[in-house]
Amino acid sequence: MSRWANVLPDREEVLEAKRKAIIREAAKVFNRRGSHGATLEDVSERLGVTKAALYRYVQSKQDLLFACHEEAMEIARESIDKGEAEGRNGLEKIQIGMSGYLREMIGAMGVPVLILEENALTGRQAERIIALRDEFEARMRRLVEEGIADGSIVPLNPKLAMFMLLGAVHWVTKWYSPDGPWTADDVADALIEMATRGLASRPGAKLRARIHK
Amino acid sequence: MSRWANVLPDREEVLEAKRKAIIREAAKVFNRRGSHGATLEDVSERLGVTKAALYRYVQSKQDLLFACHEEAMEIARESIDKGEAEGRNGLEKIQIGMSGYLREMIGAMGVPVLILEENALTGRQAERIIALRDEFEARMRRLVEEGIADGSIVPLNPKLAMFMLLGAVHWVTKWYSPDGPWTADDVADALIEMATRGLASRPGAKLRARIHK
DNA sequence: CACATAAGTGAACGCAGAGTAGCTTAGCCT
DNA sequence: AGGCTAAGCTACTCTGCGTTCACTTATGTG
Repeated sequence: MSRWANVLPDREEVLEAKRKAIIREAAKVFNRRGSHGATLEDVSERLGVTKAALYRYVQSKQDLLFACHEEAMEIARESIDKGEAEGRNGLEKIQIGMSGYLREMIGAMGVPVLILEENALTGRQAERIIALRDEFEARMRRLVEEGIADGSIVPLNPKLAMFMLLGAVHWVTKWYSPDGPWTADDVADALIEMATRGLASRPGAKLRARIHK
Repeated sequence: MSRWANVLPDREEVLEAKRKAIIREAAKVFNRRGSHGATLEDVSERLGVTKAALYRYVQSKQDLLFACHEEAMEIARESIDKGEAEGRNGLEKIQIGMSGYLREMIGAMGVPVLILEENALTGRQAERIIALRDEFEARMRRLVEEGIADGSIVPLNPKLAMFMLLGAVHWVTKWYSPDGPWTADDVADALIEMATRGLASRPGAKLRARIHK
């Protein structure tokens, strides 16, 4: 039945691995060119196949875009889970959550942040992604409120704080290159430290992340 | 020669006003849908004309996109000019510059921030916009350095700080709606106060902007 | 080895949307 | 009023790209 003690990759696994690879490259292309500007040929080229080959793994371009967004939201959810589990107050939860999110997003294996364009997704798919995003934003906002309540964050508008942090984080895909001098970890630590310092009730007198020297 | 004491709009003026209106609406559409996802019909519809009519005022979609970016960079330049002129130290210059920028961008008459997608512009036009953007970013970075030197900003990586601020500001177009409860002024003040607090060497114990209550 | 099935290719097809051409209407001047 | 030009519209053309189809090449099995 099973040969080589099952060390050989299974059909299913190979298929899933390829699908993952497609999603990862597609996300990069969608990010750089926008969802309409990106062509399936851009994606297939990066993978060394023709665009027709992609259709063995995805149903349509829409489907692919949706999968990218789902993946991104999944990472967001896991990150905020981690933050909630490990942080000792609202501020720490946010810091842990956001820096994990950022690291995953721009790190070697990760999926870059996707900016959702209006009408890029439609119908059920749009609803689903927007629901996930809203849930994520609501959880972030609640962490800010928690931080204000426990005294780790100064009184401020939670929604605005949440948007400020998300902006700082999502913008990273516009300038970050893994080929540059900074690692994903460096950037995640330094950026989150700086951005959350604006919220902290007792902001440190110095910044400690490596990039700030 | 001149009738009605020149209160009647001149041909040239009308033409220019229409062109401005096109640019303003186009910028909104480009922002929401992405530069490839935006159609000229979207733009013309908002102006109550057909897309063919647009071609009396712009040469091509590319041309229009370029004009939008030029306009945005012009506002950026003016804002930073103002910040440099009026601020008393690095931090203040940044605060004044950025909040002016944001106000102009999202305010009633302004052009929303444009996110430059790779390959949306090409050749000379791309070069020009990228050069303007680089110049703007360099000036911002220098203000951060100035702030560190004059003691208003804690020692940190100036480039990263600049990117953080730009992210927070540019992201605003993704969530701000003029129909919501907040005015452009409200948002500009509150957001910039919060974001720059992360850089300040002596961050205020409270946030004063109206939105933070 | 022969065969079955999966994986991938190159060449179409079709459609949305940029851009154009020629006609119609509106505004202004004498 | 008549005529001139600007402004706009309707109805096209044309191109790029998503998607499909018929075919070829690889992979694994009895």
